[in-house]
Amino acid sequence: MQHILIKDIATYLGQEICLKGWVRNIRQSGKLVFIILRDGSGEMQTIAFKPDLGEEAFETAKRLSLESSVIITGVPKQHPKQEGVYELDIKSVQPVQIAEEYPISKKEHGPDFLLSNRHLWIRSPKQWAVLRIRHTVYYAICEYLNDNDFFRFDSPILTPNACEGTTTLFELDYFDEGKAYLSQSGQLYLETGIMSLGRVYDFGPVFRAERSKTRKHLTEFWMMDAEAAYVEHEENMQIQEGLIRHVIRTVLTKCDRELTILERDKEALQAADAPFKRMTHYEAVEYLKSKGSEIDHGSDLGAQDEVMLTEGSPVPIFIERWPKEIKAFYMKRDPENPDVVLGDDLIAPEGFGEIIGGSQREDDHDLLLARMQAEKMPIEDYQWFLDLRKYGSVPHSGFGIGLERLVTWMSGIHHIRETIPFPRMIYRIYP
RNA sequence: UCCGAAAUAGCUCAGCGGUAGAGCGGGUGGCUGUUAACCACUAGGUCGGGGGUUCGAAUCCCUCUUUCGGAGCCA
Repeated sequence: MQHILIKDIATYLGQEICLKGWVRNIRQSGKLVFIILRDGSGEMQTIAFKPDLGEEAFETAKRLSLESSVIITGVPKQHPKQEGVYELDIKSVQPVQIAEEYPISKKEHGPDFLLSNRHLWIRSPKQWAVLRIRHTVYYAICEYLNDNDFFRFDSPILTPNACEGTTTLFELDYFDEGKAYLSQSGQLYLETGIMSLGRVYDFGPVFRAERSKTRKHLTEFWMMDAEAAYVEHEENMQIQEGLIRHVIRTVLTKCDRELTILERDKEALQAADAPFKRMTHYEAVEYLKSKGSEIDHGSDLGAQDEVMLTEGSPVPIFIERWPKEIKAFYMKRDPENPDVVLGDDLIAPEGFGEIIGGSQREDDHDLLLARMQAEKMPIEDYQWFLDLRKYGSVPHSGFGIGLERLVTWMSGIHHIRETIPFPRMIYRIYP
């Protein structure tokens, strides 16, 4: 008997086939048992009818519990009541394992319970949909970069020093070499890669020991960092915009069903695939003050400010040219205004907040060194980084995308913890 | 780290000083078209831990623990 996936069921109507999966739900009605089977690719209703199956096989079907694994053979057909929906008349039922009482019921649950049962929760329809969108976003990002001459250049996860400050690093002992840290960004290493390959990116887990406790933060999350030689501020933003718009289009095309399951507003996503808005940090602050925000010109945007800025804007907004005091040491100063740096943050619409941070990098050795000394960084640890400005330095730019933030926006879900299989947060590391 | 809320059946919650409750889930039975199916019956509890007030505490007070929501920081 041919084993097929539920997603391909429409091409096998009228033929006897075999499905292998798990019982999503089971309902009985006298001589009928309705088994909703899911197999990873999708789900469908299968029907056991006592007179067709016989006493023994029918009893086997009745005994299936939620999430029991089962192999079912039968003949798929059009659903008698619902156009375009298929169901399967069962010929045989072979339980693989009868599940114990499944803890996740069909009714509502609280977040604590669901997170403690994350290993089971991922089977639920919405979690299934979000994880498939995550896969598609990941795929779309790599696809765009590969098509635009970026090479994958994996940066190390174990690092001897900090990229931006040391207070938020997870620390560990590294044999006889002293302390090592889990990387919070591969950016500095990527800057070495462009001098060899021209354009590079990495994509992997990064770690921040921030005691953040919001719906936008994880202590372990996946970041894509891209870096390109001879790319300056303006082109850097064009690449970011092209990438995000490619992700939106790919998700809309490939994840229509997932978006439906999540009740995502697809029109809002579609509307974001248009030229992005741009504001300088100065303009943004002026605008926010006119709306009543307490923000001043020397400050970063608060969560409320981000929401206020994007209210009424269908497209993401670049905030560029930030005060140098509140941005990282490696950002290049604006030649037209030495008080600001050529950095850009991209704020997603619909209140989803910041999804990209990028900048043109400082390529002058002496300016970079002065900035590092001003921040009292241990210069000897960063000699390799300063070397890049001695041996053929070039203007270059890059940016980082938080995968989970982007997936949160694409999925339209409330909390970032649902966008990664096993979220790591300040008060949660199980399972 | 700061501010706020919560903890009662496997789960979601009600009860707020006088015998521990409901819905869902589980079990048993019924039903030929169910869609978080329905109907009947049934099992299931140290009311988060510790201390106090009271004739009497799930309920009031103190304390600890855990979790949730938000802020800051960031992606």
